[in-house]
Amino acid sequence: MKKITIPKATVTRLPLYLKCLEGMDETLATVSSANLAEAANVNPAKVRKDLSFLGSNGTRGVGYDRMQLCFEIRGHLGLNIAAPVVIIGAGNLGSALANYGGFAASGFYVVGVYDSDQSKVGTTINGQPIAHISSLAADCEEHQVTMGVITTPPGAAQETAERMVEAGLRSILNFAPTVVHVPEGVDVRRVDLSTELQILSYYGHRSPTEQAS
Amino acid sequence: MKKITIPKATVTRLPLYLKCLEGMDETLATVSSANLAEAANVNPAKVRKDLSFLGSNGTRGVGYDRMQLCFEIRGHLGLNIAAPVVIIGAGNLGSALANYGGFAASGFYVVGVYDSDQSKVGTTINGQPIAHISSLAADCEEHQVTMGVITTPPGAAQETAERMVEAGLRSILNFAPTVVHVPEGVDVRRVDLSTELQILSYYGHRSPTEQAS
DNA sequence: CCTTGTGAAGTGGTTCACAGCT
DNA sequence: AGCTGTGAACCACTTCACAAGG
Repeated sequence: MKKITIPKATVTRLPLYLKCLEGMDETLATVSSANLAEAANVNPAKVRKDLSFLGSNGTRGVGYDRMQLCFEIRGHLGLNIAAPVVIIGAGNLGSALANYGGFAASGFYVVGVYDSDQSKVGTTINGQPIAHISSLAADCEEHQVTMGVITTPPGAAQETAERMVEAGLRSILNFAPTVVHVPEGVDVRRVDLSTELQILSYYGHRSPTEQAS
Repeated sequence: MKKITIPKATVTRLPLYLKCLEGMDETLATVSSANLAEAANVNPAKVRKDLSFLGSNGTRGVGYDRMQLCFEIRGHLGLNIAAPVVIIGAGNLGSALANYGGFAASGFYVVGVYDSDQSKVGTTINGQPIAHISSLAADCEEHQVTMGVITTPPGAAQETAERMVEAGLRSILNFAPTVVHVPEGVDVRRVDLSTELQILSYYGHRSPTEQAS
């Protein structure tokens, strides 16, 4: 395996490129950096630099093969075989995510939805049965799960994260509006509605437009 | 007013600091950059640099006044008076957000939830009545709304964004898994579950740990 | 003595501009 | 002729290290 390391900033854009490529006209065989740049709202030079980290495979004078590029990006992101994911917290947001149709399309499948509330256990969300949090570890081991999503109330997030780490998860997506602390080697990404609104608020309160993003 | 411009990277961390400060023991009068850095999982020097852009108000040898700092951050983010927000798309995610209790606490209130599906109009989500998208413009004008959230299916996102822009919104938070294009001067932030999972996937597939975040 | 505030150095990312292929 | 791939310049952010102040 060619040991190139892809810069963080590029990694965060690869899913974006992938989505744009997938969203293009099926009949389009090739895309230029300019096309993709427009679709993704970024600078064309950036697109080329980014793609060059995947081990360049464009054709000069022509562009990139759309399908092949999708394949390459998926490969680098590790999406070529669908990865199992668990969701902890069967509240509104957890339910919304469990119902989210895009999992399969984006390379994931939901192994289970967990909650600590016994009264929810046994009920289903869109066919997904809700399991008690106590069965998390066993399920994760059985299905070789490494990724999980926290959709609990903020007060339960830290404890949940710890259970997840114990269950062997290495990658956590935290939707709870709080910061969780995890040991070295575990990777957490935080997604928070109010944080995002607050950032928008900052730019909204300044005269148009000191661009955000 | 002292016309300092706060770097983007700092702006994205201010809500984080704010949340950490609010989450601390009520009795704590002062915080040091080291305290806050630990809570927020960042480098202490970064905290100090960031806070210095707010017009430094720490006390050497002591730290920052917790309440005052919260106040300062809120001020810079424009959160001192609650801002009205609209949600477009009354599906699972839209409902989850409409139910989200943190709006008030973080400086926002929901003016309305909108959908294009007539059969949903008139029903309520957690007390919030769902209105038809056609009343968006009038409501936004009436309540002086400048911020909106897209929680429609991806196919409807672009059209929705255009309606929002027409209705006078300048700041859009897009939860639909697609890229929307808007005119100059309108600010869009994208939040996408599968994008986040894909980024985690990348780091998960590499030996521990080329840290992400 | 402790903790802030900040120049200065270091790091990483972006953008330009053009050489190199096809 | 057109578009990629990339060195090099540029810019932004991070981190260090220490002087300044309570």
